[in-house]
Amino acid sequence: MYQPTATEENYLKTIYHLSNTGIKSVNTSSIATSMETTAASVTDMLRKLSDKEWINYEKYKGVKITRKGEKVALGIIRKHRLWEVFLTNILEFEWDEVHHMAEELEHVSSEELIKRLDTFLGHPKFDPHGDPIPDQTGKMESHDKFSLSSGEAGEKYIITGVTDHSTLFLKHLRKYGLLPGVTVSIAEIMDYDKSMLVKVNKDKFHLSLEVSKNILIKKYVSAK
Amino acid sequence: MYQPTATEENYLKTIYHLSNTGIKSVNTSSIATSMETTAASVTDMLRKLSDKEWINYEKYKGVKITRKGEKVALGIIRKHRLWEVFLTNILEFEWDEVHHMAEELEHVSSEELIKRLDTFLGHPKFDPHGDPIPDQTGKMESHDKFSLSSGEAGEKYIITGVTDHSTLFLKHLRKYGLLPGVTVSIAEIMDYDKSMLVKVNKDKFHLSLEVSKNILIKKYVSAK
DNA sequence: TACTATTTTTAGATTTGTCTAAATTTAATA
DNA sequence: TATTAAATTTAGACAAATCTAAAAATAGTA
Repeated sequence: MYQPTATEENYLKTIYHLSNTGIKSVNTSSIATSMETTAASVTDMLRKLSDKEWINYEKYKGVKITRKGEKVALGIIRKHRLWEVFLTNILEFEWDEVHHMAEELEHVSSEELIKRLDTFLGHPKFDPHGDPIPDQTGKMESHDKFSLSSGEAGEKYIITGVTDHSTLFLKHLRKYGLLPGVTVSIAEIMDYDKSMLVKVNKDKFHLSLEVSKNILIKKYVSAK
Repeated sequence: MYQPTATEENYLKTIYHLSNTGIKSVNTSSIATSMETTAASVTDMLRKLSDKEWINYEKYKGVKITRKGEKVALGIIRKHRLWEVFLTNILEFEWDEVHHMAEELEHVSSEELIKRLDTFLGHPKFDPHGDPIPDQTGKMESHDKFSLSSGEAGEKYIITGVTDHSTLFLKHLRKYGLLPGVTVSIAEIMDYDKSMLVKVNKDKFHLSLEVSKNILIKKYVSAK
């Protein structure tokens, strides 16, 4: 129907993320905080998005994204994550360097371009941070991830993603080789501060609760 | 000094092209025509570009691009042409399909991205249309091209580029395999309308003056 | 319930890039 | 040279996205 502007795309992406990954309701101030703008600007934009039927919005009542809006958001998320794969796998950027560039590339409009990029990259299912890449129809894998901080001593896990996407955190993990796909065993969990001693290949190190909380894992299964 | 907006980049690119490839002086209306906008909008923008010292502009006296402005323009042209190489060589688009996508991609800001793209592509010297790609400092090859319409019967040439970049024209040439790098011999030039009979590989076809005028060539030299 | 604090919205401005219509300047020609 | 034609600039307005400050609505609490 309407063609969203880059700004509208960014709002929809944020609203989508807050609706799904966040716990609390999607209200004006949470959007403002996420987008580093003011509540007044958000209110203005919510009215526009509502007029275009990408969200349901009632004054003072918060926001719910519509199917239409979700489709727009998933399209942008798909582009963002495919470009991230391109930047790391093909141009050899580190996983903590690609977010900002992908934020620009995701607004390049051609659908055919993204279709061919997807083919060129071999139809990847996950981006470098372990986040699933929606397909053209918006579907994506969502194997139930849980946090390393909820893992048990003596158990073996595979890293599948992160919940903190900040450069600082990603850089930190890279230093220890804690990347998606890597196998980690928990050697010991300290009662005192819930920090843990983990083994990755031959290396052993200590992770604070702060860090383990933000690492996503799945159970290690030998075959497949 | 200043960071140009995408719109400012487009104006500078147009002014650069009009200054170099065109013959006539760079005036308000030629810019307006090129950019498919009004003279009034151009005047507004010229004042801005002048304030930022990317052009020298005096009311009613036309425009001259400065060294600073040229640097901005060449940066954008470099990005545009590198993305065109990516789209044709890597994503396998046809040469007549890439212009519009490159117009969007050229405004993605990261210098490091373009540096790595350049490396990934093998530091190409020309884009798919035969136009030279400036290096990081703005330098580019400029082997003196001339028009196929000025070629002589019985001579052999190599196609090096085009002067008409429209999809329609490029599609037309693609149909005949008339791409940069291809060798063409002129079998005959018709006195009546200056149309010519050319040979490409085993094929022979007839080119109107309209077409041959817009094909750039260099002399065929067996070795190298 | 009444009052205060917080959240959200409105009002009014600003910036960027655009437009149309009118005024001005330069160029062309009788 | 005077006058008309063409090109250019100015004036005033608009749309998108933003902001600050003030007003209104909702939520929290004594």
